[in-house]
Amino acid sequence: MEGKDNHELFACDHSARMTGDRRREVILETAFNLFSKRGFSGTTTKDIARSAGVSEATVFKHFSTKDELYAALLDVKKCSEGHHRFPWEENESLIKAMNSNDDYGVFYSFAIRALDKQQSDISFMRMLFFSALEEHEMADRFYTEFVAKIYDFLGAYVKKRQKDGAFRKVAPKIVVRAFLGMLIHHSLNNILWDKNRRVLDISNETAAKNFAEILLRGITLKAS
Amino acid sequence: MEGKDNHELFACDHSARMTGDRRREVILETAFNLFSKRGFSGTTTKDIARSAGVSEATVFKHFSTKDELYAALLDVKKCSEGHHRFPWEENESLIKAMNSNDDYGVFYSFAIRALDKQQSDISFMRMLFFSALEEHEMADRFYTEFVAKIYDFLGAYVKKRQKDGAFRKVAPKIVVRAFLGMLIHHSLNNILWDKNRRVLDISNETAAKNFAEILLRGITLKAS
DNA sequence: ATATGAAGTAAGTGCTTACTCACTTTTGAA
DNA sequence: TTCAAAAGTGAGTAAGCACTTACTTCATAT
Repeated sequence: MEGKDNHELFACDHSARMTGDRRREVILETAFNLFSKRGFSGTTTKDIARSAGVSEATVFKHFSTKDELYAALLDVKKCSEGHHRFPWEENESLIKAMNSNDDYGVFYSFAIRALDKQQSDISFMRMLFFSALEEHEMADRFYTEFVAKIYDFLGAYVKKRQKDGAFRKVAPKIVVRAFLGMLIHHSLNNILWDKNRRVLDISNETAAKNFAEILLRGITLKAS
Repeated sequence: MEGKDNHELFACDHSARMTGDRRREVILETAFNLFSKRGFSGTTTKDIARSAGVSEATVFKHFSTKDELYAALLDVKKCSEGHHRFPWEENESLIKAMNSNDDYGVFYSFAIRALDKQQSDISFMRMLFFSALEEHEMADRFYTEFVAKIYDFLGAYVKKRQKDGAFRKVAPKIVVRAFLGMLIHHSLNNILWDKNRRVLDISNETAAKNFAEILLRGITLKAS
């Protein structure tokens, strides 16, 4: 027993026939795992079929081409897995910190939420990078619909606090880029290069705390 | 006679017969461009041959397998293109700044050198990411032989300045990760997602200046 | 001049790829 | 119970893949 095949994870009887929609989901989830591991051109439809526990013909009954399967995957992953949710939605401590001008709270809450999410969805991160390198449209759409909004949101907060006289004058987008850089680069290190944490082994809490502190001290106007 | 002379002047005349070594170089360079654009499995040996202006058989006369070609590529790129040179070698302003404890100079010089290099060698950056995702050994080797050394080098400077009482107590490696995060993430944005600089359009000088300032203020102990 | 060996290739090889088709099995509403 | 529609597949196909073979072309040392 390989036990690795995806269909077994879904508590489904091999012999049982599924509804079309259910089978579709299983194939999509299986394909997602493979694409995120090996990229688009590194994954074959035969692999997908085998891992999903169906024949290749069944895969093509649900998705007329490999490209269509990939596209459907991007839609599902973008809409269904909480990635359309912005890091400030359902993040009460962030909202609360913002309303009370608790700058550290803002950056810490944002950071810990982002790091946790990235760590819990390594496949999605890998897929994002693969699609960016392979120049699939997903990368563009994700960037304009999701990342760009984060720049607006955090940037607006920075601008507000600059008006309050709390932050010094730095282009807000540069501040956001610096902060996202710390967070995303740290996750990327953990996912791609330093998997066994030889260079740096810290918890997400420690990372969030230190990054938030560095950024905050980096942009606050010290009252003297 | 005169016509023959012209042929010899153009090193890239595909119809002319080359020495084995020269042809090898041409094939390697061509393969590098294609692999960096489409990844390993997305590039065919036929493509490489066509782009290099030779037959597929010639490619296999020089490299017995596609994998061997890829491996040779990694060696060449690692050794010949200055990537084995660390950002502090041949960077006088960085060394000078370090010796005179000019903290801003240190981080600014490091940053501008890194950003310029990354921008001038987009193909190498793409290749690095492809090989990390595809889990080729290059990623590992590059990280342990190059990146880890940067952590040691910059980390040592931070530690020294902490002992001097100039920097506050933060784990030096976290400081390095934060700074490299800003730099690499910024380059990555420019290369992969925000190619036409819609979200943020700044010069390398501006980026280096702002990132260095943010980091430095983030870790200095303000004398009061 | 000519022999030698390296540079270079046309035309394959067998295998893999994405995708199709003719067909069987199962489901559920009437 | 009946049966149309849906789920599912074995056995393909043509094109594409990495790689090979048997051969030609050409520079150069003798």
